Amino acid sequence: MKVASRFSIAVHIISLISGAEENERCSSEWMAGSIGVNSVIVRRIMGLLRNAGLITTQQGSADSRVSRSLDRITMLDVLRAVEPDPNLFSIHQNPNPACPVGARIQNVLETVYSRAQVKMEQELERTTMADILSGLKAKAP
Amino acid sequence: MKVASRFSIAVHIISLISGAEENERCSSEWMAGSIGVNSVIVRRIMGLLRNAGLITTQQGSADSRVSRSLDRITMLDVLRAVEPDPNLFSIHQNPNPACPVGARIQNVLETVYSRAQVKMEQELERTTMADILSGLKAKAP
DNA sequence: TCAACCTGTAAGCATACTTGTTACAGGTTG
DNA sequence: CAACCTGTAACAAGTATGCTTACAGGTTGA
Repeated sequence: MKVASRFSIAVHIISLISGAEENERCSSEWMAGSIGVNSVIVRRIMGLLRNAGLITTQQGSADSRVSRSLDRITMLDVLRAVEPDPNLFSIHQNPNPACPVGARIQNVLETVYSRAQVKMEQELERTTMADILSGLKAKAP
Repeated sequence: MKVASRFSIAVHIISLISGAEENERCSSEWMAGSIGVNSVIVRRIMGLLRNAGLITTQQGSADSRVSRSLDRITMLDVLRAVEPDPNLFSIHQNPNPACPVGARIQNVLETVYSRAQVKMEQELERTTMADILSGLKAKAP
């Protein structure tokens, strides 16, 4: 069970873009150096964040910006930007409808899974990129 | 992002074992028919549940039992039985320690991820296999 | 005792997802 | 125009998942 590390990388990218000084330029190559991955990975994930409207980029120029204030970008926004599948839990596809259990298990599981996932998402929604940035600063006295 | 369907299959297996009448035998073949997967898959997952102490089995005989009362088997127990990796979220492994963000992002993310995962686990812990069984019956009037 | 049935498990395979890498078209800037 | 940048395709490699066949060995009832 794994949420792919591109979620973490996406948070890292936004932190770098928003934490950079006004004159500092963040090329994908430079960010790749901070993150520890290939620059293509960075550009791919930036594409996802751009499609989700969280950042703006400019082709040909290392000039990325965050689209709105950090306290209005939640961790859930970032997760949904990089994760195509909204469902955390998988349910087997072919239970036997002729069996009393098989006929109803999907429904029962959906209910339980949905409750659990919502709890997690609520927590991610409470945490914003502004919290992340202040966390990064707090740990650097 | 996916929790493997063996979690759902495990819940299905326990439902079948505990829902069966006293004289009914649940062979892995028969359960496979209700679940809609190969019997080897069923036996493999039963092995995980057995290792976790949730069920007992007897080699050579279709005689599986649940080890304790259903209201003391939580969905979290089942998840942990079938899922080896306890961490839901992945963090990139090589952030640059020379970068202020790279040096601290792992710590910050761990904190946030842990909070979110705990919320989900608490919800799974509140739901027991007894709830699942009564859910299965409730939807069958 | 033996035939039928069962479990436990190894091994091989196909598929899908993730990540890394090279390559290149084309925009930007001094 | 040269240097630098983004956006994206294409391919490779590693890993997880699930399917299937095969088989060793336990169980049970006639």
